[in-house]
Amino acid sequence: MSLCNNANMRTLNHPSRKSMTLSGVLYALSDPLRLSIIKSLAAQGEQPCGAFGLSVAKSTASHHFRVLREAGVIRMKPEGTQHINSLRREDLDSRFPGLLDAILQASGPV
Amino acid sequence: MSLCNNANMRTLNHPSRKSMTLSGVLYALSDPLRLSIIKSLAAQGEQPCGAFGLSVAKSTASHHFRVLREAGVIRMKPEGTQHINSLRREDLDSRFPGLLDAILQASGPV
DNA sequence: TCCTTTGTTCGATTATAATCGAACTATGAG
DNA sequence: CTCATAGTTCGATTATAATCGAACAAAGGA
Repeated sequence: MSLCNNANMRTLNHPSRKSMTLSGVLYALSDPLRLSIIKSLAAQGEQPCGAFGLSVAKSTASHHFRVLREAGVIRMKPEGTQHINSLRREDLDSRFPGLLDAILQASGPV
Repeated sequence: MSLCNNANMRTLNHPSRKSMTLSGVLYALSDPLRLSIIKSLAAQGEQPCGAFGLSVAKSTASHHFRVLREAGVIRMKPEGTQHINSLRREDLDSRFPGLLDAILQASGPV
């Protein structure tokens, strides 16, 4: 029972601009590992999950990418066998002006 | 044993500017109730804990004020029987320029 | 001195989140 | 088709955090 639940991987659920919440974004970025991911994305541009050199299990990394995606911070685009991640800069800037820049600046150099 | 542990209430531990962390601040502000507290402080200026009309138990409210204080977001000053809370605006602006303003703006009108 | 007000601390409970390994899925290469 | 790659999902475990009531503490008023 319940293989294949409805909100499954097939459709990679990204929130719309409007349904992003400030609390959700702040929470997503309050984790040092997730913050390091978005710093890297901001500095190097889009990258697949494997390119971050995260020192946690694959399943843990997958969890963190999901938190970022579901908060609206990143976009994940399937490309061949991998998922390309990118910052949702315009959406974030439009919904929460100045927030991403302030956080990136506060997070220091990569 | 262990009444009166050392980091006790007597000295209301506020982190120095330098020992504030971005993750800590983001985490503290990622909770809707705590966000509402700092919105109110930003809008009305300093206020005692009781003035926020929080709909949680006293002990829970006390917990949230502590999280904000220990992250460096607010200052708590004993004054008679109450504690006056204020935003640590200058410290935040100096350590994380633009962050507080971006968050307050994003959090909408009070 | 006793009482009220304001908030803290303690201990327990419940709820969320992080983490991992194992099994799985999808894609593309050989 | 078979295999390797890249990542997801599941289930379990552990760690953090939120919440409450009860007991406590400090300050000040009656």
